[in-house]
Amino acid sequence: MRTSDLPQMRSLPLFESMGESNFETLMQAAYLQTFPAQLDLITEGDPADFLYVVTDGCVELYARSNGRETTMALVRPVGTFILAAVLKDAVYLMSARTVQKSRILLIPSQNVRAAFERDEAFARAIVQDLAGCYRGVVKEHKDLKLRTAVERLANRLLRYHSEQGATGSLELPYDKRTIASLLGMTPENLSRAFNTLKPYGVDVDGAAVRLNDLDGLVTLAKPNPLIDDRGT
Amino acid sequence: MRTSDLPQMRSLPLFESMGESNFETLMQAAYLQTFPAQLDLITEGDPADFLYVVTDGCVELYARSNGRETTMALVRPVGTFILAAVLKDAVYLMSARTVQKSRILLIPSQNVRAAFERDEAFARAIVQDLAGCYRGVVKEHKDLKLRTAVERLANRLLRYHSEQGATGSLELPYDKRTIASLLGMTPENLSRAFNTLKPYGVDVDGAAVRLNDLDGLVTLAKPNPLIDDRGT
DNA sequence: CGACGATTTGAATAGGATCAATGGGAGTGG
DNA sequence: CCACTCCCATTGATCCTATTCAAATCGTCG
Repeated sequence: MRTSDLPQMRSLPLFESMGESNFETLMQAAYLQTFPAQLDLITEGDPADFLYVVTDGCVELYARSNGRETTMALVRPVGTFILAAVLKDAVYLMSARTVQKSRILLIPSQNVRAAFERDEAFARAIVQDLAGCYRGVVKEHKDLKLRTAVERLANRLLRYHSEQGATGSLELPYDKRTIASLLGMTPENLSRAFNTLKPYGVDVDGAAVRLNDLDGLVTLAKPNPLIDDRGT
Repeated sequence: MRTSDLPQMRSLPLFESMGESNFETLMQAAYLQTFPAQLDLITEGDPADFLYVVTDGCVELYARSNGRETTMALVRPVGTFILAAVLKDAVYLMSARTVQKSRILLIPSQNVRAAFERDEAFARAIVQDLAGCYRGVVKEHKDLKLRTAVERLANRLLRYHSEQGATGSLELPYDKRTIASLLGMTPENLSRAFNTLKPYGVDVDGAAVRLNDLDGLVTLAKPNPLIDDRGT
């Protein structure tokens, strides 16, 4: 890694409170690389050799079984992925590929575990991150088990809307096919779900979405902070 | 907690490697209680006051939204629940109730966090447990998104079968309604799924299940270690 | 302009949910 | 011991949701 990148890495929540020498040791072992879009980074089943930290761009976590494939999550800066596999020294449960050109920090698993043992502040940060990931999946799981496809879409739109400043309109942050897979439906069904939401003031034009009847949409969606709120 | 219970608690994986004085402090603050069946222990949305450790019996984690309810997981000895909420000092994402009469250790959240800060071995054990929980939910989520109801049931039967010694028959460990909810389907649909599996040698009599055509069932189920194997 | 991929739409099908009714123990009280 | 009740599980019928397959449309990029 180039010395000029160190300060930026140092300011990441994961590293900011760790001891200086431990940080330096960790970074000496790490690689900061830029990958093009649509590049496969890891494959589920492989041993966890690195912890990944997305510092720029976007990474899709996905999984396959039988002939099927589904998007599990999308990781944006500054997010880690595959943390649990690294800590358990186990195989990856998910595959990962870049969505866009992305800058990613790779830290060898052994070094992560060593730093975890040695540096208490780092251990605490790791645990907070991991606990956050855990709660994120639990919410996704509740979303899928307790809601219909239309409700999932409605709530997702409300989430993007508030994340983007609640201006009455929003931009879909990913391809519709990706959003469909993330929400656990086919692209065709997503299209139909958007049509179902049209009477609730949802107007779609490409990636641009206008919400013309927020109250109506909220009544339909019945958002639940224990599913929809991030970071709680 | 009674002094006579201490050695047993001490031998739990979560506590066995922690420092003696830290362990004693933690246990002085903790409660070991026996609860009857079908008792509500916690409700989602409540602040995380305690970490729960199931030492005997069985606890169901479930969640509600709109009018719907679903089983998220079942915790048997020795398992913890609500660990992430405790570490993040956040509200519970799931409710919990006893399935059977159960003996449960309750440790105040503050003390868990304090011990986590002070005792490195405990912190390591906590992290292993949390990482295991995380991977568990990821597997559940993959199961639900990548498989049909019949496939989920077939794989679940194979799992119980191998957990119970692979003798050719198995006992369903929970009510069928609970298993249905855990697998993300209605009781009616579970019944029909069992019928669908009959041609594959699955004979059901109450909670007793015989698998008369393991190869056939495996061919249908296509088990995947990255979904079905526990503890990896 | 032409090709390709993404999205949308339509039609048919399958998978699962709902509603209603029946069968079958386990437990209760006579 | 038996009748009764209650709850769980099963079955049937129907409805609704979502998937599949096919085709058309749209936009982008070379």
